Amino acid sequence: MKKGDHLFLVDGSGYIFRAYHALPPLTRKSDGLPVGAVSGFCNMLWKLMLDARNTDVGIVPTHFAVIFDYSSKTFRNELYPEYKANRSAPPEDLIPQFGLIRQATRAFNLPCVEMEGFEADDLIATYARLAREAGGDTTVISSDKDLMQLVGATVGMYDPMKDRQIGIPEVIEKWGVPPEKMVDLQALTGDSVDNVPGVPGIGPKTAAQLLEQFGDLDTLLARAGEIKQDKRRESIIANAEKARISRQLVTLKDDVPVSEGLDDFVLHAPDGPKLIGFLKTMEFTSLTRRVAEATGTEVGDVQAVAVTVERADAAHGPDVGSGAAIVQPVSRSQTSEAGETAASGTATTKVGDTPSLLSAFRLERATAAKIDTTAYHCIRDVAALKAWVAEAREAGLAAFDVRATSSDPMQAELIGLAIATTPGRAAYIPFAHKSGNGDLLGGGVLENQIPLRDALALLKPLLEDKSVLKIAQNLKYDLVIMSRYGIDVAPFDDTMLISYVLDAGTHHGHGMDALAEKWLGHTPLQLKDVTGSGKSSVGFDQVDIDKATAHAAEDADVTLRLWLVLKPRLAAKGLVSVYERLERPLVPVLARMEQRGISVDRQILSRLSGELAQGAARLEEEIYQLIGERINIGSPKQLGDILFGRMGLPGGSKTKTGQWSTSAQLLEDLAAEGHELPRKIVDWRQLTKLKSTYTDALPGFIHPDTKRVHTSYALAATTTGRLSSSDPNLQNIPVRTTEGRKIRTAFITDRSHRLVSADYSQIELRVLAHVAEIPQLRQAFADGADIHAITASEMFNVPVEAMPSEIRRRAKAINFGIIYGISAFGLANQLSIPREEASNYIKKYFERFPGIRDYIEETKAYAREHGFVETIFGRRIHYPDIRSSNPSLRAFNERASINARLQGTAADIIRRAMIRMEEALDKAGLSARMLLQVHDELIFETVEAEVEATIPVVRHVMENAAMPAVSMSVPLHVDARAANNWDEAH
DNA sequence: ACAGAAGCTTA
DNA sequence: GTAAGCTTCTGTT
Repeated sequence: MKKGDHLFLVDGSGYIFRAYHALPPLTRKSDGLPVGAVSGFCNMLWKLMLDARNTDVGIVPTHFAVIFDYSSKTFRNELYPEYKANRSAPPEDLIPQFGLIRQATRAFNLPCVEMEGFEADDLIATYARLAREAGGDTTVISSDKDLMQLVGATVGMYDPMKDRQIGIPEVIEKWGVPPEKMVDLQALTGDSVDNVPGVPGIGPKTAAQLLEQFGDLDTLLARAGEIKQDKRRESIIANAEKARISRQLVTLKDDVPVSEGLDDFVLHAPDGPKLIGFLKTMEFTSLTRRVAEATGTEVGDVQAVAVTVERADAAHGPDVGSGAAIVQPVSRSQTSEAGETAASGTATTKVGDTPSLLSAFRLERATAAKIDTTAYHCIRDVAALKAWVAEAREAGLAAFDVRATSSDPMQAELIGLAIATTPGRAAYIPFAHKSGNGDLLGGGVLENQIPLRDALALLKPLLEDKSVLKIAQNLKYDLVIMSRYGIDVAPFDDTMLISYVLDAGTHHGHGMDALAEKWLGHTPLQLKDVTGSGKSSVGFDQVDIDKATAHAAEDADVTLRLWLVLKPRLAAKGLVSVYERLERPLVPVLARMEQRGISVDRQILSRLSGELAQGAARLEEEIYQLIGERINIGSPKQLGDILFGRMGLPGGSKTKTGQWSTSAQLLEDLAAEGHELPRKIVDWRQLTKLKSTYTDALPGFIHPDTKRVHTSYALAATTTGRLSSSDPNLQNIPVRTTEGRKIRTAFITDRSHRLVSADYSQIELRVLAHVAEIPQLRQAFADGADIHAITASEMFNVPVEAMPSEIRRRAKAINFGIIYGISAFGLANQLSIPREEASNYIKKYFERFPGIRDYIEETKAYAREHGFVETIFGRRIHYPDIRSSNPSLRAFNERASINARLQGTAADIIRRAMIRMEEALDKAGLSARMLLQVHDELIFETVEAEVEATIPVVRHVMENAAMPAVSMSVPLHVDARAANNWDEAH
């Protein structure tokens, strides 16, 4: 086993009991043999190994073993004879299943592991330790709390019955303590099932609270006298010894002298005939069919096999029955050839015997069937649609792709929908295609389409079915449209977001074309290929239905294949929780924010536009007077030629294309030297910028029906994890100048409502203080002090009380510079000082805050070694050029990687807040709704009467957003206020 | 009709 | 010095 490998350890004994009790209907084979637990077990193994109906575990393991208890007597009985003493014998109909489950394990080509004197849990602990030491990761397939003590950075758990991952946050959520304190918690609470005594009167809540207070069990027992509650104190003092014994009983032994090593657990591909032989015997028909399909085995070619059924009295002893050989299945055509290898070699697909090939299994499935755009189906009648819906249900998943009249989901009308169930099998359902050769009135709706309402009535139950996973590329678009048609799509996966989590920062994008090219080596049909381009282009609803089918169904097919390839990679790279906690849940939240929109006052903008036009016209005349001719002031080329060419102003510099630079900074400098013209040009630019980008453009975005402005948020556009906003961009509405701020007064509510703006104060600097562990900064934030003044005071030995504003300004620039991955060149530019001086500032800063230099060096070294950096929540951002031999490209990547950890962590924090916000407001009975996000600010709309109640809820969610995943050493602080427009609320 | 550069807006 | 998106101009297709 090596780094990157992933070991699955199935708690076989735990599973048997749980499945037996959890699966209510008593499943029996036709001869009366009870097989409910065996059936559940086989389905679980198959899913875990490679079924396309992926589970939440989402991991492709490289090593796999099933662990069993050997007998009920273990070393713990010597420690405490009563241990597990009150266990009753297993139920009658469960007993034969113990052996069957071991045989099932072997039929899956998986190792069965058990050892006398040890429980399965001890073996699991031992193998998890061995895997960790080898650099690999482990997932324990169990939901037993006794195993939760193993959870850590490289060890996770997965509950196969609830399809849920259990990591550090889940343990904390459930038990109130981190995994490493689980033994102490169990020592206090005891366990009535296993007869672990514990301390009477102490349950999980009290135990967690005590451990929080005292830190650990030993400290608690030593200082038990300090406990205020009389009964509790006395009970703990009286039962201290029981607690110590309990701890020994619940502590798993991770150094069992195991006979098999991890290398014996290398996962082998399933042997189709062998497995099918067993499944057929068990009469698990639907699993048999699935396995046959996946392994390319003909079910008819395989004979059922004999199985050994244990006597009831053997259940407690060593599992003799499982040792008996299973009669090997032999394919009919191969009867003359004895032996497993020969028989299976011809009947299975070419799935090899190495772990990497198992990962390749998915890739192979995704690429095996050639993409043939002429092979797709077109669904034109209700019967066909019903059949496809049933097929998707049976598959448990479907990729889909919506076709609509606009790329803006708030304006788009549905035209059709494509669906794919397995690679190469996809269909398009046209609802609203029109004849392309229509007259001025437009073509009529074509015949032979299922009417929109009927089609949606059939699709809605599927799209909302909890047991069918819907897969899409850029799902938010489809979600907004479907929501407008009354359909709430769930559950879902988004291939674009999976790619973003896997590969943010790499040189390939996350759009369908880029992904199809990279992973499938395929270029899908382009929209232009079917609609035409330019003046002769037509709407998708006028595209010939055959062409539309080829295009839309191909997209669904490609999406499904991408999902098959990408989803397992998430787990292989330990990124499942980033995807599931930071990305996927935000999609519906953003969809709702976009749908709500924000009210913008057309009249205010119109009045402002007039004022700006007047101001600009006046300046224009004055500028013409000064330069003596009527050039296009908006043309930097013409302007540069006049200013530095004809008029000969000093200090001209050139841009990289050889043009004169006319940047604001340069013009400001000239203005400061007393030149009249540059000032007027700067002012003119400001006015025309405000006019064209904001006052003139925004009214065009007011939706005709809702009368509100609906921005679009991109989840996968930035490298760092920030969102971006477009059409219109509401994340760059002016705020710095008084003129610009007037734009914000046009973002309004009606009289009975208010806008609430809540923003994080200095979040990135706080993240820096936390991750770089800077004592002075932590203290300053804890005290609520002026962080820039503190920095200045440390650097220049000036007391904070008498801080000159210029000194503070420089310290502030340095603080920001650190976040941006400081350089002397950049700081010098920012402060308009010589580079030498900037360089000295940085040197001095690092002397005062050596932890920050360490942090920067560590980040660079990490990025160079791994090619990526991570936020504190595990988001990965790649810097493929960090090792470039081009020094400036390399330096740029270094600065970006330093910034990415901070900006990305801040972005993760506000994402977490947004994901939790709706529920928190609901629970508080508040009607406030999130409208906008501007990186460190959230804007809400609420009824006036609820403003006072809303602000504390919002603040609480935002300030605690890092918890419980990360407990920050620096408090987060949120400022919030309410008003009737965005300017006053901010 | 589109793409890139320059410039300006935000966090 | 980080991260974005939009408008205008300009040159090319």
